[in-house]
Amino acid sequence: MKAFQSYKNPSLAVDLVVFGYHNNILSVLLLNRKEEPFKDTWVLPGAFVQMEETFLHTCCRVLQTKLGMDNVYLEQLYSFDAIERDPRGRAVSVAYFALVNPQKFTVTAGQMANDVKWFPVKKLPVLGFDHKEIFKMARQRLQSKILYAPVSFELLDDLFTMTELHELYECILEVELDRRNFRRKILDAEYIVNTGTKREGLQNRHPDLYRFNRKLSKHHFHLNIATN
Amino acid sequence: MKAFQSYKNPSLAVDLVVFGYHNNILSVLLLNRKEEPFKDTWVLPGAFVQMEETFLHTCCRVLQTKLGMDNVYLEQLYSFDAIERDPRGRAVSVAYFALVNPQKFTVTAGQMANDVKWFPVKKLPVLGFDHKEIFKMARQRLQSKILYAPVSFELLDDLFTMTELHELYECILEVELDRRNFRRKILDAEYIVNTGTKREGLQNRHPDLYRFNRKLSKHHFHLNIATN
DNA sequence: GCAAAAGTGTTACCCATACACCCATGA
DNA sequence: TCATGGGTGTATGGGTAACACTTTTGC
Repeated sequence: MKAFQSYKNPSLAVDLVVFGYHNNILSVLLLNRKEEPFKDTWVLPGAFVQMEETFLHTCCRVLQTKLGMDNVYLEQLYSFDAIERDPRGRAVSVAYFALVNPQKFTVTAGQMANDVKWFPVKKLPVLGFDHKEIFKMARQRLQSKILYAPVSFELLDDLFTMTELHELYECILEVELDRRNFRRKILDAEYIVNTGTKREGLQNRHPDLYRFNRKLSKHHFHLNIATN
Repeated sequence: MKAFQSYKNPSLAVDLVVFGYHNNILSVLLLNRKEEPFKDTWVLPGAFVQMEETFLHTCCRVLQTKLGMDNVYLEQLYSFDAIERDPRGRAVSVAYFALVNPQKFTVTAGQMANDVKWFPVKKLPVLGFDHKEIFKMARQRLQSKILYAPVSFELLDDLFTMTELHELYECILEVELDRRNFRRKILDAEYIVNTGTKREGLQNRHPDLYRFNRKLSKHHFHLNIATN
């Protein structure tokens, strides 16, 4: 057995679709490029995969050094391979999506970028490379994933009200959901736990605070959402 | 803007999980390796991605040259990146799965392999590399995909009976499904079309022959299968 | 007390399930 | 005419959607 020759291989990069949610708005984190190609254009954060690191490691490197984030939910999305997707040469990109609570981090532009900013998914600028396509797929994946897997809490504070969770689902799915039926479904699924405490300081009745049920029974949870 | 330097990049390969179905048995196509590493061991068919080709192109190359197949259903599965997955050095693999009607092709071992064979998914040999892991994920993906997308017909002849389709679903999902309820669901979904012809030459009543509905209405089809 | 939001309960209906029954064919 | 598999129909019940009502808070 011989080791691999120094065959030429496509460049291998990781690109991240980082979702954040705040004030009833779903946003994505974008970088403004400092260099060609796509100078001064917004793109998804990313980096080349080093010889000795896994994709997840590359993701964390990007999150830490470029965005100052750590300990976020990450999931592989898809690998993009169009021949001409990068004008510098053949480059394959493995896309990941991340779910973040933007409250927990303050993003600042690293050396490589002019700027880093949250953009509401409804008001995206033109994106460089094929990043629009990557974003679209990530958005779809999030919409379906939230129906059968407990990922939504990654976007919220540790404690949250039923209304906040409800609004999050409506925002991501882009549909109206009956408040009371939503509540029952979520509770029946043992998705979340009532902490007994209440959120104070607001007008009106103080809502119960919930926390996600870490030891969620594995029995296939599926939110049977009516798309009205 | 400068082109990519000759940085060293991980090797990039495509591996294929080719599913075939016949006689109520779901099988996977495996190669027996002629060389180290994993000499004389069964593995998934695959190839390295050339600089100027897309993943799909690599897939087709493998299917044609190594297996003598063309025009099969292909879908990207996942990218595998464990550092030590290939003893020859760092190699990333983009896995695809394929759905094939084995009746349509006769597989013969190419130059690179000792042998090529269909293995029932219930009787798999030990697999080289991390191919067991890849296979498992493909199997799961097929199980879920068949519930919400019209892919099952890729495994059948153009014309088929309701019973044949029914048995296919039971085989893939590994559950028993009520014959009559299955029929109604499939028909309500306008999933298939009755051709008006019947399969003859059998004992008993001659069953209707169906064909898949190519112009399947896009309205989100979902087979609500009871897992009893 | 009023408005607004949050918590709880109820009804009606749809649809999936679990069946029974009839039909066609070969032996 | 009998056994076997294939086609068609139906009743029941569980669960979802669409509701109304009560409770709590700030002003």
